[in-house]
Amino acid sequence: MKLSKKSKYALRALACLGAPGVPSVLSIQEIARRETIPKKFLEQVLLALKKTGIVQSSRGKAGGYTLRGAPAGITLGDIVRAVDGPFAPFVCAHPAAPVKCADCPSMENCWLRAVMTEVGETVTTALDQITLAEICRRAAESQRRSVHTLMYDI
Amino acid sequence: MKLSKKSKYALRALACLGAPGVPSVLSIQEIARRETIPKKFLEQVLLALKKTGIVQSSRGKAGGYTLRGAPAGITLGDIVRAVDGPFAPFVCAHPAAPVKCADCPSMENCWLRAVMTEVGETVTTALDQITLAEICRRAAESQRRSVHTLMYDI
DNA sequence: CTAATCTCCATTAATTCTATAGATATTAGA
DNA sequence: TCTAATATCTATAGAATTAATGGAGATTAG
Repeated sequence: MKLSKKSKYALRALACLGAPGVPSVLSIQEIARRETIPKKFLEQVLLALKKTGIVQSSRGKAGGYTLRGAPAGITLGDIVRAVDGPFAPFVCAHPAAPVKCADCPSMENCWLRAVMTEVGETVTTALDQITLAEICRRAAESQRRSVHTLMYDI
Repeated sequence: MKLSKKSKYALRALACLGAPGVPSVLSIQEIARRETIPKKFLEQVLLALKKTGIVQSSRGKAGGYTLRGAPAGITLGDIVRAVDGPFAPFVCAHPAAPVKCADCPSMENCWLRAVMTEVGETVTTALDQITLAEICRRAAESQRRSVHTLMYDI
């Protein structure tokens, strides 16, 4: 049970966009450089984040990406769902568009489906408690701590 | 974010072993037949469940698998962990044996790791609330309901 | 215009998951 | 003691998914 690299890249990119003291518009290239993410892959990630309205973009020279809303209004759940889709333990337990599993006789009266739908909801709720604001706060603090450590090292 | 077929097969097999009115020892072949699971694949699943002590086995003629403990003492978390490993969103957030991610400079002071470790714990807690006893109860009820429906259909 | 940017679609490469194969060890019962 | 039914172990093939790359537009500030 692992998250994809897309999710990881999305989180790093958004933490970057939400960091204080960083230009509010960043190009794909700039984010890729700062976070060491393959540029073309990051492009796909940001496109997915745009499609669900988490970021917005402007084209042309001096274009780039910005957060669409306040970091406090964006959750970890929103981010993961945007790039990896909703948390559905099995396809029959998909919250919006459930589909019969290939190896099950039916979707009706399926106890596995019922249990897994609840599990999906629980996990979703958990992921939706954590906001991007909180993530950015922790990222900033973590950086502060490592700079501090570095100073002692020197 | 999907569970593997191994997990699904494990759940079905265990629900089968824990069902009332079913012989308490079942061979791989018998479970595979009842649940329509590829026999050789199920073999691997049961072996994993055995390694963590969820089931026990006896060899030779008339051998097979049995639940090791009471269904109320086995959780959905135990089952999924047995076949898919622990819930670690990233390898650095592995609860027992964390490993540095290939694309991160270090594991210390990593905010992603900190956040993801907490997420892993939350999900683990959620999955550990659901017991096999509860699952078996629901499976039995679901079967009762579909038999009921069938009677009306006829 | 031009250079820097995002967008879109396709394709390749890598990894993980699913399933199968075959040889061996164990055991109840005839 | 033999036989048939069982679990165990290791390896590998096949399928599906994920990760990464490539290239041809479209847009826009200057």
